[in-house]
Amino acid sequence: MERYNFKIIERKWQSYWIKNKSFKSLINKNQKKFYCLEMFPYPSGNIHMGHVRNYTIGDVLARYKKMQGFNVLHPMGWDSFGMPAENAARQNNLDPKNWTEKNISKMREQLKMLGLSIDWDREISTCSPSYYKHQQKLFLELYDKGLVYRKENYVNWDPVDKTVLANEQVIDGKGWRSGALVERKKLNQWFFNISKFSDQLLDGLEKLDSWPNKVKVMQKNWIGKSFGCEIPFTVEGNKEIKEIKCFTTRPDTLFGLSFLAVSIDHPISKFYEDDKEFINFKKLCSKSGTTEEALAQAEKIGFKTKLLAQNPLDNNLKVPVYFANFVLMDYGFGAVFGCPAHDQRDLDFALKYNLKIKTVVKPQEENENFEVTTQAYTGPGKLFNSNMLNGLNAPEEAILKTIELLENKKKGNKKINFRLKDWGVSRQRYWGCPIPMAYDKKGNVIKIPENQLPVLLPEKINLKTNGNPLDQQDNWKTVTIDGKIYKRETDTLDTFVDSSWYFLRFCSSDNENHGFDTEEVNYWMPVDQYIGGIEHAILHLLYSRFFMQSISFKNDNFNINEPFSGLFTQGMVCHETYKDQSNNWISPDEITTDDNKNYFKKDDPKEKIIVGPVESMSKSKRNVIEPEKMIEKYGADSIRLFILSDSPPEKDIQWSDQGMLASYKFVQKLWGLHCKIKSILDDDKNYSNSEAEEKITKFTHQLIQKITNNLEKFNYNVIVANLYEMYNFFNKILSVKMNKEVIKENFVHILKLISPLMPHLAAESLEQLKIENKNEWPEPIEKYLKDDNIVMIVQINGKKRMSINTKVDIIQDELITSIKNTEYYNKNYADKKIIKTIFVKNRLINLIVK
RNA sequence: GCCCUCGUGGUGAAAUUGGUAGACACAAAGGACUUAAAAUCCUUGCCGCUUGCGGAGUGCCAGUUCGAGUCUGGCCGAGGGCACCA
Repeated sequence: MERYNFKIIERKWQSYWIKNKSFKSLINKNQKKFYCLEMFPYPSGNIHMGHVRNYTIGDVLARYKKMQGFNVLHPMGWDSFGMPAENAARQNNLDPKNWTEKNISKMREQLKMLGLSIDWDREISTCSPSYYKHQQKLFLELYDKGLVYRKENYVNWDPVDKTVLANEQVIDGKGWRSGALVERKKLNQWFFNISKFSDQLLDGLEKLDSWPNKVKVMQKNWIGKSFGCEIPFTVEGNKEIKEIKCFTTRPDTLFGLSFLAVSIDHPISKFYEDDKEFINFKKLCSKSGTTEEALAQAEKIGFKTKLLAQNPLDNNLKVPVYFANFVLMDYGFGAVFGCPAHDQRDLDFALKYNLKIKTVVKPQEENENFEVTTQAYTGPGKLFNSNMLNGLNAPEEAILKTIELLENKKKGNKKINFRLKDWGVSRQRYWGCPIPMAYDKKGNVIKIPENQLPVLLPEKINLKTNGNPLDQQDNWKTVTIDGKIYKRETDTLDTFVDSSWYFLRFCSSDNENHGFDTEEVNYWMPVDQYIGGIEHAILHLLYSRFFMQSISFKNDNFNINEPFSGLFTQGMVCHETYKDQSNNWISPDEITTDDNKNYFKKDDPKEKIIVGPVESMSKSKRNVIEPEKMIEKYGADSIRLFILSDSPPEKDIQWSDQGMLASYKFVQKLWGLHCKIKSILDDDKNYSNSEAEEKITKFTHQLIQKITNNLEKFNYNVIVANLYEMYNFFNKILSVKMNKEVIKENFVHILKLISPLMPHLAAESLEQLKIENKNEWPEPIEKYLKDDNIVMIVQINGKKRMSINTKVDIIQDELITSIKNTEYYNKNYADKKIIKTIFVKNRLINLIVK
């Protein structure tokens, strides 16, 4: 048997596909399209196993859909702006552009080694002016629509990366990339008005049937819609402060009012700017706001003002007003009314400052002596101690009635609030898309005119300075518009902007005049299947959805509201972690094992290795397997097969050397099967064996059906198992001599089933068998899907007692007769009476006997 | 604290959606071939009695059903998301 030489064969087919532009896709309105997209990579240097998994899953789908006759768009590009380039450049005194381009060409070659069915003609790179010039135009378009604005705002300042972070980029009070504690800083920033579309973004989720529920729930929570009421509280104690507006979801508990609490950034704070005690209090708050400990403990502290707020439903009820650290300025109005009895947070505060606790909601079964002391009651019940509200059912009925009452008295309004905040997109960074804006001497904003776009990044600049490098480029900063001199905006756009519309660019990637061609976009969009990591569940996916909303806004030619009709989130690739005795991470390459499965350092066999938990592959933990090395050792088809086997694609997969080897061996075995069949076909003799021929045909068609179903459901790991079964079956039955044409016909089907997973081997085998490859997905033939004989399960009183091999579609009476003829039945149940029969056709029979 | 998801052999996992639990693979043990090793192939897989069969069995406890890994309720455990959101 000839050994499968993947090195030669894989290279041969890869260059064949490239040369023949086998995966080039052109708009064709007579053909159904399928847009298959995997999240594009950041060009960090080398592809990693996560990419292999992501792109293999996508490639299987793209190839399958193409074989099914779809016009498949399957492009690839580079998310190539961002801080790693800038950091690497800073550290090694390089140019970010060169660094990025080098990485791209390296990774492009590595991706090509995987044999992906990519239309490389559509390749894009977000750091290229030919991409970001369109992004600048888009920015101005959104600006004209009023969806972009500038405001001074507290920002999350990352002191290590020296940049502003979006709320989503702050994790546990730390920068998502640097891990540094985030500080509060006031800066002028550009914002996208994403919150304008809160409702659409929320409602749109309902229609995304092919999205994982998990992602939809996460986005829903992130948008955070809540229904309630705004109440302006009349305030006395300072002539200049007439009222303080609060938002509440529980207006029904208004008679439990005990205090008002406002944020330290609330507009009324300006009246306390000179108050030393208030200044100290503010300091205390900002301290506790940034330390991790305080975030966890979250002790509630307040600063009492001399103001008194009036209960709008009872003018005689007056309560103190506090500044409090737990009130956020950027939610609602930055002010809340405290009802300690029915809100745990308010209760904690009331207990600390000895404030009144008045219970106004009691559970249905309690009487009017019910009283809250240390545990707030937030459940349903009846209102009491509440004057005209007494007897109402809390929460729903009471809330609606109270709002009605307040509206009638003009003391409040129904209000819906969202947690979603506008997206701050300014970054004080060099390696990003320049914001196409400028300022005159007074600081007034002016757009860079379209004929002066793109605003190119200056090249060859010094990055070894603190702060924003662009701010120090005096030449670059100065711009002449209509003969007048302006200063450019020196901030660049958050890189999440780059990835919010790249899928549109792919539809017409070479269009120089427009970011996307409307006709092309209307044909290809939406993306039918988007595939990527769960880590983008909120940020990238929500921003992309916002972009579609904002492009559609006031635009009759574009009404794609959802970019991705299908979403699949694949799991991570994991590996065991290793440490040496001095607690240093050790790479799997540096380890050997002895007979007792103990691990040792390769270059110091005395040093025992401590095996740690299985974690997702990361450079920092050094538990990384390099895809390129694996491809060189085992070939692309083997690594594709392994990455699909073992675990369902949505779950994490654990890298295993044995598993990788097993996949490699299976590829070799398949080739062995090919060789065996080729030699049968090349033989002059032919045979006939109708039983075996029928068997092989039935098996094949049933397999077509199974694999097709499993492809539709992303059960790729099961497909691998199906193929193992196929090999076992074929290998066995081929020892029987039968008609050559039957073998050939069925094996061609098999090769087509294999080709989305192992495209090189399938292509080579088809060629060697001299099959004209029409690249069509096989259709199962109905008559072969049924077996003549079937195993019926016989249960007696609900327990499996035997199985009977019988003809298919046997009817109940016939089956019972043959059961009664069995030795087993006569031995054990001859004297029993059948009182009930449950018969499931072609599956089982359950006899209830007495 | 709130929300979501998941608990099946030594391991990764299958299970036509309520109908043979453990397909397929990894690992292990035993065997075959071999001078030997590698490779390859076969067998075994929890508890009983010798094969065959019987029994228990899908985190735990109940329920619905002729029949539950699958449905319902409660509990336990793991993972993930959000976190002073008023």
